[in-house]
Amino acid sequence: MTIGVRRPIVKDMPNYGGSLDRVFQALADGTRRAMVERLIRGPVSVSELARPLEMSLPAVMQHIQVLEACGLVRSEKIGRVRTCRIEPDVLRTAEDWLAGQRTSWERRLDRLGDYLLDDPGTPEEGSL
Amino acid sequence: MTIGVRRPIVKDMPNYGGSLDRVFQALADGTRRAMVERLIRGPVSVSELARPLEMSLPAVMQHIQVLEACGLVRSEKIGRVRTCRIEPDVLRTAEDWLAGQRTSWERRLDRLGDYLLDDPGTPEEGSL
DNA sequence: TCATTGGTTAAGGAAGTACTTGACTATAGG
DNA sequence: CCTATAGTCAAGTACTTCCTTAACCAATGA
Repeated sequence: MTIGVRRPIVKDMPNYGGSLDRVFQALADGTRRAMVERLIRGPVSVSELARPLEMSLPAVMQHIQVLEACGLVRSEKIGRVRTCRIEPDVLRTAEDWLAGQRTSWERRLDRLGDYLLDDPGTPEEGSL
Repeated sequence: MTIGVRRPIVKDMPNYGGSLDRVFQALADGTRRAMVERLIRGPVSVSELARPLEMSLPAVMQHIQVLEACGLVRSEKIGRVRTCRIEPDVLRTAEDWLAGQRTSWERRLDRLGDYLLDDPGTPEEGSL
């Protein structure tokens, strides 16, 4: 269940410590998304988190570990119960990346629209 | 490189055909995110996509297949060159899920604030 | 005190992921 | 026609992921 670190993907370009890798990877599992949805409504214990899920407790623990490893969740043990709470900032990181792509896309569409409307010159596709 | 379909995660609850699984899984890889970032700027051929990446062409093809399998990218072959373009709607699907979580979180915080400010009654944590 | 509840650890296995190399097909251009 | 370019297919491999079972420990609470 560990998530490894890989070498840089694109030549001469940092990859933000692969944190987006870990966050998206964490969210790529329906069980973990269900946990996030539950945690968004408020902190809960491990067994509370586990109750609606059709799997063993250790499996649930491993999912929690993945969520904690990417900073999406924090937990604290008091007595014998471990209470998990969500860390919304990390969720935001992922949302920001997505939003960034969308706005780039939208700006590109705008430029493309302007070009089609009022300039009969011949700039290349790649420059748009 | 195939992405399988699993059984329902939470009892008696549909999982939207696992499409979020596939999208987040696709985005969990830095190479594929780099491809998305490139594609957002405009359609490109496979080898164009491959150029900045330090891996073999077949590897690049496999990443493209993952992106196509979740609907994030479409491609069309004309002559001997395959041109890939992004499908922004699917990107939006992921963004929407994230945004939904954030707004749930924010609404919960509001309710919590109201409660702390003006009601000395005793509603339970879970009801907030 | 002693069973129960809540959680944890360790080990193992089936399936999935991210590459590789090598061989191969199909255009495009001279 | 012939070579280079662009892409594809198949197989193999190292590693990761998701889950299991079988112990096990540590706080409750009767």
